[in-house]
This record gives sequence, structure tokens and C-alpha cells, in this order.
Amino acid sequence: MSSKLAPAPKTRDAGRSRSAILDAAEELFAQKGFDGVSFAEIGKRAGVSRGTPGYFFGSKVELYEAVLDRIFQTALREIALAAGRAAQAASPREVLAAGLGGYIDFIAGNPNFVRLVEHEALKGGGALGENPVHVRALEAGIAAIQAYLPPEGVASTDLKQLTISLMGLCWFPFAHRQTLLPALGIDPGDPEFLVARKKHVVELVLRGFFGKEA
Amino acid sequence: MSSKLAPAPKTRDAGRSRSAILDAAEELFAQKGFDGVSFAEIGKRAGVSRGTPGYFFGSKVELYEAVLDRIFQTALREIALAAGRAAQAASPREVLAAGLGGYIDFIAGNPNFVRLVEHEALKGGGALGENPVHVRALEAGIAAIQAYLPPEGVASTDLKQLTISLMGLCWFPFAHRQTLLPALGIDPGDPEFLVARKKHVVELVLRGFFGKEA
DNA sequence: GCTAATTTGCTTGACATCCAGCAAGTTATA
DNA sequence: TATAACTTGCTGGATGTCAAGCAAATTAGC
Repeated sequence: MSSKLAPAPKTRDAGRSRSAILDAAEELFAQKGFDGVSFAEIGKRAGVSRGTPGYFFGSKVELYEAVLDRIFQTALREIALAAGRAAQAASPREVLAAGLGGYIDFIAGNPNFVRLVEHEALKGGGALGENPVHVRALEAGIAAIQAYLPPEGVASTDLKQLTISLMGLCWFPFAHRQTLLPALGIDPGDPEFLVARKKHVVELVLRGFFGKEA
Repeated sequence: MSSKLAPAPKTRDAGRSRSAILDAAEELFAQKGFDGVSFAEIGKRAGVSRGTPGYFFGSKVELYEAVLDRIFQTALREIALAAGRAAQAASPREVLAAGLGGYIDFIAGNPNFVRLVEHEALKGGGALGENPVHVRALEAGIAAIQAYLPPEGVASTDLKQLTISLMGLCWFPFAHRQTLLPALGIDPGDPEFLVARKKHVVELVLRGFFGKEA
């Protein structure tokens, strides 16, 4: 035990408090959703009083929006990076490996993002905006891939279906990592699963949509 | 307007009340999640007082569990039906068309089920049990398909990956029907989309995993 | 078959809990 | 000392649960 009863001298730093609150709120909102979290809980986790989140962010909705803003900008950046790497690749397989691999890596590494998006999707998704980041990024990736496609025979409806399929293949297992994967005897944290997943998706799409034999 | 001010004579019928409450609760829990719904709201929608749901079901959690029980049994029945039809099919394409088509039809026709499962997945999914219905059904379907597979070359890890992929391809678009599909300019209620989705998934899986040329 | 006794269906009121937001107070820091 | 960075007290509203009450339906006794 420390000799002091007061937990810590605690210097004042608005910036530190703000981001501590954002971190705590992101984690808690991701875990329990907007309704399941209170200012008291967020304050406790951030090491401030229950009034401080309101002091800095005004209201609970505004704090929630700030959390979404921050994490969506991070997502935008990382996904754009993966898309950039994919655009430089030389073959369809490399495009898919870089693009989808990067997308899967991001999803696997940011469970808070996945959960926040899932919560928003269930609420009707007003906060997702009209054009979610990852949809646009996927479409950009597909546009890059199109260069390798025979120009005829690929209807635009197929491209939309392909977009949906790529997102589902990458996103779905991590959206259900706590229920689906354990039910299949898979440890979601196992890095081998990540590798296997990426390989499987790339092969499936490559052969299924581009007709390449492995 | 009716001559009576009292809204309706309302005969007393426990069975009717119970199922009216279950219906209302299913719809509301699916829409807003467990925390987002109150007894008052459920009662209003079911045409009873705010106390009646508690009277019949004991507590809010028990009502919620009753809702899940009922809808999961329905799901089990319908998915088993589709799996049965698939098992009778004569070729891999027909197996996939019957099995995945039936699965997609069920998902598209039961948005409440999808939303309840998604809510449960976000909560950690205790109520989903260890072996969710659709996982087992999908695995049964895959077992049926295995008859057509070359016995070598299909590792069990690939079968798990395939299970994940099939579920993701079918489930994902309807779990995000309010956000993803509109962002792609697709009307989730459009029956043409359903047809196109089924065809796309079957072709993708057939060529991607079974190596058949269309 | 008529009426009294009992059960069942359902409503209303009360209570304890929780929570977001505001306002007033307090302390650090520039 | 002035202002920003907090904390604490308070309040009104919402909500789950329970107990009491009442009326309709059912059963039992005659």
C-alpha cells in the first residue's frame, strides 16, 4: 500500500483527460453499446470523475460521435493504405492478397471498430453516413482489379455482388468472433487462423471470380 | 368513430395475451435490443398494460429468453428443411442451390431473427448456446457436399473456412441491409436482388471451391 | 341450473435504482 | 488573480419489479 491515501497527485492536463475519456468511451461503447454505458463508468475507466466526460464533450451523444469520428478516421487511413499497396501489385493474386489481407488485418486488429460499426448497423446506421469508408475502399480495390478482368462478361450487378461478397468474407468472421469461431473450435486470437483465413479468401475469390486455377 | 368510448370489450384469454406479448417483444427486441425496450412499450404494442408482460413471464430477461427460444426453434425447423432438400439433390450445383438458397431465403424472410442474433453476438452470445443452429445446419450441408469432393486435398481447416465463408456470404448482406445495401444502391426488399445474390453465391462457391467451370 | 367459492387474468400504484444534465463549488496553473 | 480544469450535489425522468386489488371465468355445492 502507498503511504498516501489520495490515489495520485494528478496534474491537470485537458489533452490527456480528453483522450483518456475518448479511449475509455471507445472501449465501453464498443463493448456495451450506447445505452449500456454511463458517464460514471466512462469516468471511472478514464480516471476522472463522472462529470468530466460531460464537461469536455457536452453530452453523451456528442461524446459518442467523437468516438466514432476518431475511429473512422483511423479506419479510413489504414484502409486507404492497404488499398494503395494493392493498387501497386502486379497480378490479380497480389492485388487480392494485399488488399484483402490488409483489410482483414485491420479488422482483426481493431475489434472496437468492428463492434461500433455493428452497433451502428443495428441502430439503423445514421452515423455510418451514406458512404461507409470500407465500402468505398472495397469498391476502389475492385476498380483496381477490374484492369485484369475480361471487359465483357462482367456486369455491374456482378461487381456489386462481388463487393458484398468480399466484405462478407472478410468482415463476418470477426463480427461473430465470440460466438461463431468458438463454436467451430477456433480461437479468434490465433494468428494461424488469420493466415489461413486470408489464404482461403484469396483462393476462393481468385478461382471463383477470376477463373484462375491455383 | 364507434359509439363506444371503451376501445374494445376485450375478452380475457391468457394464450392470446402471451403470444401477443411474445410477438411485440420479438419485434421490439429485434429492433432496439434488450436495453432499448421497456415493459411499457411492449405492453402498449401487445394491447395490454405495462404490468402484464412481467405477470406472464416473470422478468424482462425471462421474456427475452422466451422470445429467443421461440424464434430459434422456428429457425431450426426451417433450416433443417432446407438442409433436407439439399441432401436430396443430385449434383453439387443443386446441393448448393437448394441449401444456400434455402438459407438465404430464410435469412431474408426473417429479419427479426437476424437482428436478434446480431444483438446476441454483440453481447457475447451466451444465449446463442455453444452450438448455434445455423452453424450446425451449415456443417451438415457441407457434410452432404463432401460426397462430391475429391477425398484428398480437403483439409478439415478448409472445411471450417468454408463454413465461415458460406455463412458470411449468405448472412452478411442481410445483417447490414440497412446500411450496406443502400450504400451500394440496392433496395434490400427487391426480390431481384435475392435471386441475383443466390446465383452469385452459388457460382462463386462452385467455381471457387469445387473447381467447376460454369 | 342457480349461486357461492375459488382461481385466473390483468391493471394500477408504489418503491428503489439508475442516469444524463446542470449548477455551484474547488483547486491547479499560467 | 483570473481562467481553465475539474468535482460534487442535486434533480427530474425513466424503468424493472413487486404487491395489492379487482373483475371475469371457472368450479363446486345444492
